Amino acid sequence: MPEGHTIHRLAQDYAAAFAGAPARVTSPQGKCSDTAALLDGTVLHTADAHGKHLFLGFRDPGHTDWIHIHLGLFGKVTFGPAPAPPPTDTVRLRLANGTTYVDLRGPTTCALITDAEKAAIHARLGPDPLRADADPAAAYRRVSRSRTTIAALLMDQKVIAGVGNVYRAEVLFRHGIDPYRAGRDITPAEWDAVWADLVALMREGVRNNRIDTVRPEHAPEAMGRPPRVDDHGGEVYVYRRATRPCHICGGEIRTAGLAARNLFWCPGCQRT
DNA sequence: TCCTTATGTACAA
DNA sequence: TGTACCTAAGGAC
Repeated sequence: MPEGHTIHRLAQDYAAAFAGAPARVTSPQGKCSDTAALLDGTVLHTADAHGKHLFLGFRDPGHTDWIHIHLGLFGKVTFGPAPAPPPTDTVRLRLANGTTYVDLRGPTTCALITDAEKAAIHARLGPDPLRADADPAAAYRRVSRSRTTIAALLMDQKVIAGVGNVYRAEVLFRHGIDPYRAGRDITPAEWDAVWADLVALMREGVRNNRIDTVRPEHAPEAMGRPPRVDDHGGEVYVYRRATRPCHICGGEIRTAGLAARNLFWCPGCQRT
């Protein structure tokens, strides 16, 4: 399930498995049949990611046909070895070659777009901590001029691309920042630290294909607690830990709705 | 078997 | 602010 690290990892994995040789492209579910028919038998030459948007580039550099994929909340991608099993009726898009197949289910978006349309998507997204071209100062310009809470700003893909509900909660905890503080009250030093932390955390997320945010000194073993992995597969401080004790201060983790999502934080540790 | 929930976003009112 | 959209897993019965 997708925050930016998932999408960047998928770009790597699609390219590793399919770049350079023709692939069978099908849409068993039918909702992507036109795209599949057009690209079937063509060659994937590159894959790109910006925030939570994935782009698969077919045909020639210069006039690429891109498949634009956004997983939304429910989308999933599964890779497996050839031969591909018969697809279930929810498979929106399948790529297959002699060694690997990959199935896409439940995406919000799976559409064929041009270079110009792809450029327009990049233009409306904020800097992505996982991209080499990212400019954290551009994000800070928006944050520092906004009365909106930092919790909402971190989820705004126009401000910063790729952060989702888990990284938002965890990075604010790691920096002791109250999620309800206004963006304009975040200092340059705080933003620099948050950005650098996101770069490191999300890179590790790409490597491990999961979100881990707990520092080594707070790991269960180091704290004398039993080993544990949180429900969603990673080690975290506050995400989905409402009413349970904070690993650091022992106080109760709180949750509240903010912009239609569940926010999690520790009032004891996040005082400023 | 039904109900809830989920790492997301867009659009209507 | 609310609702629609897409899927699957887990828990309550």
